[in-house]
Amino acid sequence: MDSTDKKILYLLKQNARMPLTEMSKIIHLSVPAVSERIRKMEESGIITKYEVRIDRDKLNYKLLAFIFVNIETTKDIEPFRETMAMLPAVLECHHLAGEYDYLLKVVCLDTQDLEQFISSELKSIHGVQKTNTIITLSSIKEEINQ
Amino acid sequence: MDSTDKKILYLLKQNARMPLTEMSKIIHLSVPAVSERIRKMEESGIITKYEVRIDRDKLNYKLLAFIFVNIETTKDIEPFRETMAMLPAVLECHHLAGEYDYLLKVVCLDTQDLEQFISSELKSIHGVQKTNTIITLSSIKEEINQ
DNA sequence: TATGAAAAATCTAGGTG
DNA sequence: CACCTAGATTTTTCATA
Repeated sequence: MDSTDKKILYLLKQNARMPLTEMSKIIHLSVPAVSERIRKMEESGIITKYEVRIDRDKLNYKLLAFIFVNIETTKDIEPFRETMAMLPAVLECHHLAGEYDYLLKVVCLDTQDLEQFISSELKSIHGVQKTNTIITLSSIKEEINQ
Repeated sequence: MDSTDKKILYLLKQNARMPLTEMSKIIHLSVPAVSERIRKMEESGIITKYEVRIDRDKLNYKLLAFIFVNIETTKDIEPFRETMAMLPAVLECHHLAGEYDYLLKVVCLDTQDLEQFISSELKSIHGVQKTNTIITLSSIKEEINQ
């Protein structure tokens, strides 16, 4: 990972579908050289995925919330994690140090949909004890990488 | 946005660099038809960006933390937001309803780096009052879309 | 890492239901 | 309007130096 690799990553962060020919011109390196550097970063696991970002608002998912969750016993943890991985409304699920066990980042259509999610989906999972929901008013920044 | 568009989005979510020819075979539609549908989703703003996901661990950013922040007065808000947008360690910054004003998602090298961030970067911003930091032990899931 | 030929992917035009 | 086919153009891959 030298400075040229960093430049390539920077370009891919801006537009993962940028053609190699275009990157090649910006980086001042031949197309096969750029291609080989990308291949190596994929192979070494530095680049894990190419993703598309979709406007949630346009698809009517107007509500973003963070939910803290406590799990009763250790045997309830694995089923909980599996359910979180499965639920499409759950964008993120982090295991925490501190008062709460997990933090979820959840998208919903509206408050009604969120209520439904918390009571029907989340609280119905065995072992889910206390939850604490925080509503997001707006997002100043939302990136996946530095 | 019909079911075909949803299938295309699903494929792009898995791999934003998937060639149109490959998508065309899976969707059972000609290449120009797939291309046109993608163009329209870009134009209408449903697709906002193509991004690359980088393994933070591989670049030694081993620590992920969530930081709640309170801002003293309304006139301090705008400079705070601008700083958040600028700082590369801050991946996300959400304006919240409730006890705290903002929630940050922050990546750091280690606890020392985090301490440095909180004391030198965050608390040095005018108006930043109370902060509450929660360390992530592990992440079960981290998606940008449903 | 660069070059250039071959292969693959994309774009464009013109046409159909 | 969404789709197709076919030819032109661009991009990517691969072999070689």
